[in-house]
Amino acid sequence: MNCNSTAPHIHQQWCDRPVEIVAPELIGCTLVRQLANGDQLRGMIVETEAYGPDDPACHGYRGRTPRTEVMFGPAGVAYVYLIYGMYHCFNVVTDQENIASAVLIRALELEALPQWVPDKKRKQPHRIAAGPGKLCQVLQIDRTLSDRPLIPSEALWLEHRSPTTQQKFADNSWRLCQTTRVGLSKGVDTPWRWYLEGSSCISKP
DNA sequence: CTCACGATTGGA
DNA sequence: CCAATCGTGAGC
Repeated sequence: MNCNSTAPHIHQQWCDRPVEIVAPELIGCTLVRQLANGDQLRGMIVETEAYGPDDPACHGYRGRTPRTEVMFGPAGVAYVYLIYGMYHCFNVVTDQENIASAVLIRALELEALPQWVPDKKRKQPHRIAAGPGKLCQVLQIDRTLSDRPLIPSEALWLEHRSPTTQQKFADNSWRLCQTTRVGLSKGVDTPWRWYLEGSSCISKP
């Protein structure tokens, strides 16, 4: 029996706002992965990036394609894609239908280390989900989860900041940093990356 | 059909 | 610095 309280889950309506508003507010929220074998993996979001309409770095910028169709759909849905032929990236679709936008989740602080993590990676346990490809690896997120609504009856969903976390932002003991985005060739000057200041779990400190 | 490339990562 | 590795999407 787990007696820890869990925050309410995030609804479509909360995600149905401009991506640059949702992205910083997702910091401190929890991403939950329910595996078929019953295991549940949980991590607090500590780094995000926004991708929106009129943004040349956004996959949806040049119009609808089979892969990016989901970005044009309703908010609160997962957009997962394969990058460099070997890693997946997980995004939360935002804003109204027909507006291509999503928040890339770039790093998590895991609540607990999964048992199956190889010894090699246990040397730096806080770095296991520090990066968009790495967090998808550890949470076993791939494209089969793309286009799925992020609700608790599915394999993947989001929970709001806990009261404790909310208080840390409120009293300024936790703060957000805002910078330009990582790894792009277009839209390099748009300051749409946010991370939890001082976190040891972000992808690029 | 062909082909250049990528919202990455780990290792030399 | 560089290779790994393959789906995507643009061009022909």
